[in-house]
Parts: sequence; C-alpha cells; structure tokens
Amino acid sequence: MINPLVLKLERHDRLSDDEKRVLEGAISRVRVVEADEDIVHEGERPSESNLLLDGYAARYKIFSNGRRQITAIHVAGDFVDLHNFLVKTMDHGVLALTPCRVAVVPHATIEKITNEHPHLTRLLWLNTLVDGAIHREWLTAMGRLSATAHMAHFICELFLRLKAVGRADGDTIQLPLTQAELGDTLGLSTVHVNRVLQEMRKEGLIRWQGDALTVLDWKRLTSVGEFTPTYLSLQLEDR
Amino acid sequence: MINPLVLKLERHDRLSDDEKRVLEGAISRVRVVEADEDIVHEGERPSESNLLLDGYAARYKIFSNGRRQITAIHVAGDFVDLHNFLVKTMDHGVLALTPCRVAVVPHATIEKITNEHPHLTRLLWLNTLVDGAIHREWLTAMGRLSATAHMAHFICELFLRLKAVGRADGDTIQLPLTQAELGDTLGLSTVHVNRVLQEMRKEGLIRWQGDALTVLDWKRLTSVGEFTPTYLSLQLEDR
DNA sequence: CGTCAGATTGAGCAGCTTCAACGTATGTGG
DNA sequence: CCACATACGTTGAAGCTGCTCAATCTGACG
Repeated sequence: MINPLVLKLERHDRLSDDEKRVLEGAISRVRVVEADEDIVHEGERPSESNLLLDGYAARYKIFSNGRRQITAIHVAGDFVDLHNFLVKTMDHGVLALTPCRVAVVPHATIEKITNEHPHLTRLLWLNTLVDGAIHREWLTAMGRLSATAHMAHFICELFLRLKAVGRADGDTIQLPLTQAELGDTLGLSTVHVNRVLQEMRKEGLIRWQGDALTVLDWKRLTSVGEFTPTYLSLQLEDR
Repeated sequence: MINPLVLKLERHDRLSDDEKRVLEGAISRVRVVEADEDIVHEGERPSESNLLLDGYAARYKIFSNGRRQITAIHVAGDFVDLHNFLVKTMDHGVLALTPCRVAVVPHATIEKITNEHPHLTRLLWLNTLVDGAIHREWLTAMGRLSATAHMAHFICELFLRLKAVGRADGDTIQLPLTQAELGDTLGLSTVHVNRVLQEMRKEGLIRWQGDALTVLDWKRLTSVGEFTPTYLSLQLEDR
C-alpha cells in the first residue's frame, strides 16, 4: 500500500528513495477512528501527529452557543495536525466525518527528520503552507462570494485535491458530508445549503446522489466559483 | 536596532546568540515601500522574502469585478511572504498600508538556514503555522460571528499581536486603516463598518481617533468578540 | 479657497436566517 | 415483519442583517 502522503508530496517536488523510506518508517502505528469521533481534541497537547490514510476528516471550532465552523476538510494524504508538532496546544478539534484509517507519527520522529533531512523538512513545511493557502482562499470566498459561488468554489477545490491523490473517478468524487456539515464548512445555514444545491442541480452544474458527486460542467463550475487553482501548488518545482 | 522578528520568535522559544546572529545576517538589504504600493505582486515568482520592520501591510486577493478581500494584516516583525520561499508563485499580493521599512532576505539564505540550523528552521516554520492559525480563527469569525463580534475579535487579536512586539502603548495601538480597508478585511461594506464602529463607541468598548485606537473595556471586548488567544501561541515552549 | 479622501447618514432592498412542518430512507427492537 | 425511532433532506413563510446607492459632512492640504 503506497502512503498517500508520498503521492501528495510528489505533486510538489521529487522525493528520493531514501526520503520515501524515511516517511514510511515514520509511522509508528495505524489506527481506525469511527465516524463522528474526534481524531484529536481541542485543548489537547498531543505527542504524535496524524496522517489520514483513508476517509474524510474536518478541523472545526465550536462556540459556547453551539455554533460550529469547519475550517478545513481533509482527505487521504493529508497530515491533519502536523502543525501540532510545533504549535503544541490544539486550538481546534479534528473530527472524523467517515470511518478513518489514520497513520500515527511521533513528534520525536518528525523532530529527527528536521535535524537530518532538510529537503524532506522543506516539503513537510510546504505541506502546511498549502493548508495556509487554502485557508486564505476560503477567506476570500467567504468574504466576497455569494453562497452559490462559494459552494462552486469549494467543490472545484475538493475535486482537484482528490484527483491529486488519485481519488477521483472520472468526473465523480465521494462527498460524504451532510448538508448541515456543508453549511458549517461554508458558513451557511442548512436550509440555504439545500436551496443553493437545488439551484446548482437545476443549472446542470453538478449531480449529487448519496455520497457520489459528479461535476457535469467543469468549465462553468470554475467560472461560477471564480476558481483558479494556483494556490494548490500542484506543480513540480525544486523546493 | 533590534530585529523585531527576533522579538517575535522569542515569544515562542529561546533563541541562541548564534541563531540571532544568523537572523541578523540573513538580511541582504533594507528598502522602503510607499503607502498603497505592493511589497510583492500577485503572480510574481520572487527570489527573496520580505520581513516587515516598520509599518502596516496587508495580504489581499482581488476578483475580476474589483471586489477585494484582505486575508491578513501584518505588523512589525511579520515575515509577510516567508511561505513564498517554498510556494514559488505568489497567489496573492502584499500591499503596504502605510510607508513600510522592509528587510529583504534571499531565498538562498533561507535554504541555507534550513540546511544548517534545524531549530531555527522549526521556529520559522512555526511562524508560518501561527499565520495559518490566525487564518483559521478569521474563518470561524467570518462564518459564525456577527459583524460587531467579528470587529471586536479583530481588534483583540491585533492588540495582542502588537503588544507581543512592543508596539502597544498602554491600552492604545496604531490602527492606520481606512474604514473601507477594514471592510475588505472583515468582509463587510464600508457603510456597515461605519455603523458597527459607532455602535462600539457608543457602547464604550473602544475609542478610535485618527490612527489611535484605544481599548476602553478589554474584558467586555473579548467577550463580545468571543476571543481566546490560544491560537497565537504566545508562550515559551521547547520547539 | 477649492479639492479630495475619508467618514457619516438615510432609504430601500436582497440574501440569507430562523422557525416549523413535512417527506423519505434506513435501521432496530419486539 | 411490523411499529417506531432516527437522521437527513425539502419546503414555506416571515424577518433580520448587512448591502447598495446616493447624498452630505469633515478635515487636511496645496
């Protein structure tokens, strides 16, 4: 089984065989987290980071009044809390949206990598930088796009990210989120998510049955969502 | 003149004298950027990164229709485009909001640091991770807080960040933004920014005259903005 | 004194939320 | 195998938050 993180990093720059071996060896164990359980809790000070091998996860914050905002959706190959190796205290939770297979990597091992493998360190750093770029893109979408455009933008992004790790099947991806979870992701109410989706289906932009989301008109979808993929850094460069 | 980046990093972990010397030596030159000029342009592929020594800057994206979203406000000590050392192509612009003194650090020098100074590298990495944490916090504020709460949250954050680099004067900070720029930051219209500010002044939360913003009631301001500073990582730890 | 950027105010309206009901599929215990 | 529970999606109506457009005010500056 190929580590999907290797696949992901190789979209950014070449990895040496030695570096691949180091990444494989970094995994201390693999665990399974059930849907709707936290992979990491807010407030925790973990000594390990979690690499998602399979399934969908979400970073989220909850306010006192129960309102929730999802700040990231993670898929296979995503290091959901790599940052925590340096940040120390989790300022948000990470939730399994579906059953998840998670590779556990001790912080001590990551520290060893930073001491001994500068190029690999830079690629892991880049990995967190792309997360940051995605956050910025979500900020602009949230602040300046309509609900429909925001939704279209989100779908475009997720599609490309899944494709990058070989998890898109033609024009179809798995989107195992409820409309309520989508609302928490986009900052919308469940009711409005429902109406926006109906509109997009009627417009012939997407089909969404069960978990399977099909992009029917990529060109128009990117145009509606004002989507440009530069920020995902999906190009080979020396880094 | 002490490099404000040193000040900032020392809020996270101790720096050795050697590391401080390396940071000082990394600066190839200092330049001045006028207000309303780009420090870095969107689409550029720079070979240097910019460290803000003085002044205020903003990261921003612009849509075809002219709508703008500011995704970060930067102050003294902020490495406004450190990420670009690995990301290569700027997916957003960085604008000087006031006249800025900027220290220029060649990417080659940063690469050298990553090869030779793992601990310093981790602190620079952390620096970009805190940027990411701030982005996430802004996302939740944008998605789930009212305009007033969002504004309060923003002021609390900026206040603590300026205090961390010694740029707060008691309860007063410099906030050299127009209401239009504040709107682009919070995702609001200029008109609504104006009304929210009047409300907050009437409530006795803040005073804002010219560039000087004074926090009149910190406790209530944090409560209105549902502000908790964990995400800023302002604690000494071994990293 | 005129000009200009930025702040303020008013009026009308659109987008999205809230509340509440109902529909539909899937699962579960008796 | 039915009765019921549960989770999720869909629909309608009413209302609020924040937007747009447009005018006016204010202070700084040449």
